[in-house]
Amino acid sequence: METNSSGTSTRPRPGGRSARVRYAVHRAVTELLAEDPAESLTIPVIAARAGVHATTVYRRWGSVPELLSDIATSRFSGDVVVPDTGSLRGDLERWVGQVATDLADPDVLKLMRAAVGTGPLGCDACVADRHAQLAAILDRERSRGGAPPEVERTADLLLGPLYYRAVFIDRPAGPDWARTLVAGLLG
Amino acid sequence: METNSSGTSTRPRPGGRSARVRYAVHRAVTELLAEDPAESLTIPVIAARAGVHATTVYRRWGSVPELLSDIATSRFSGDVVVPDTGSLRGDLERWVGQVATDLADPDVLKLMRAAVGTGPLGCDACVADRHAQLAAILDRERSRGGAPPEVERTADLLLGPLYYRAVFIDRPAGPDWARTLVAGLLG
DNA sequence: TCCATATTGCAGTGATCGCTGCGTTTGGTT
DNA sequence: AACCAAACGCAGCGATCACTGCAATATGGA
Repeated sequence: METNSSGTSTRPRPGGRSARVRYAVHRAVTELLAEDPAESLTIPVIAARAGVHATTVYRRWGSVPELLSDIATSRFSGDVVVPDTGSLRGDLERWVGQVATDLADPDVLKLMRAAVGTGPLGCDACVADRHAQLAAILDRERSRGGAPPEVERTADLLLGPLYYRAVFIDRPAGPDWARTLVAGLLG
Repeated sequence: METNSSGTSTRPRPGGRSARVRYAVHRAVTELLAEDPAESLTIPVIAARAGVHATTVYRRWGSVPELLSDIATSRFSGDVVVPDTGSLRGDLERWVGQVATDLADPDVLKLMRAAVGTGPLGCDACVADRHAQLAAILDRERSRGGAPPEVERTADLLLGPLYYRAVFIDRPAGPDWARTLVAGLLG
């Protein structure tokens, strides 16, 4: 689909240097967020920390909100493996435990709060992949012949308490406590 | 204990004009947040909208995060009346419904996301009074002779899904749906 | 009414931000 | 190896920001 039909096209170039710059900028934002959360996260500061010129950041990302959304998307993708324990309850318990462990990292919390502050796009970047994983788990149960609850309801009752505790109460839940949420969902 | 023991003291002056300025600034921030969420919410812009000089805002609040925390605190205090229906279930159902209705306002969501983005203080400002209300409801049940669940657990299972849906999914729950959460808590 | 002072308005300064041409370097193709 | 376009570095511009003395005004009590 991305292959150009015309002779002259804009070929993206995900090669060596671009990837290096991208990683350096992501790392710089994470570090700055971890050091001083209340600091004014601005593009010149980010670029200086990353050892990259600010122009590059302006051209590739445009603004801090878009940059944060990009970071959140890549940070919250592929960090949790969808388990396959043979039963829906086992899958959900293990998965919720992983999510809780991930949420216990203070740096993750800071990134998430910053992303939320940029608006709906940043919020969606934090949970989009989680919902995809949940859908995969529920689909597998459905292929087993089971009748799992809806994705929305499952996310509300599992992810809701987890994210609420982490973001608003600033006291992330432990993996074992998180597993008890599954009992509340499946009865 | 704010009463001065010495003759010369710094008496706060919450009188007419100060209150007017405070209200104007709060209103200005709310308006700006509602108009363009991605806009750079800066103090000169806020002051201009409020018809107040920027110096005043710098002196009274110091920074945008502190201002947002103050606004969130006053916005999320006293907007919900703690009900007394005679039973714990009734109290919780009515209260959760009120919270859900409040969360359905898009402007409230924008304020909350902005406050979250400023760090733990802003987050706490959004939920502190909610927890106080919840504690009052549970205390009343305890005075009736009942054995209600803990405040923390109640907040996790009721406020968690509500806030998660509103903030992250951008699809606030209806009051009637919110009431079903009480069934999941009390069994 | 009148006074002490808390609070606001005003003008100005250094610093930083966001952004834009232009030349250089790198990556992928032929 | 040679070529071309994409991505990056560089220098500089206008605009805005955060902040600070000093003067003026409003507020609450005597």
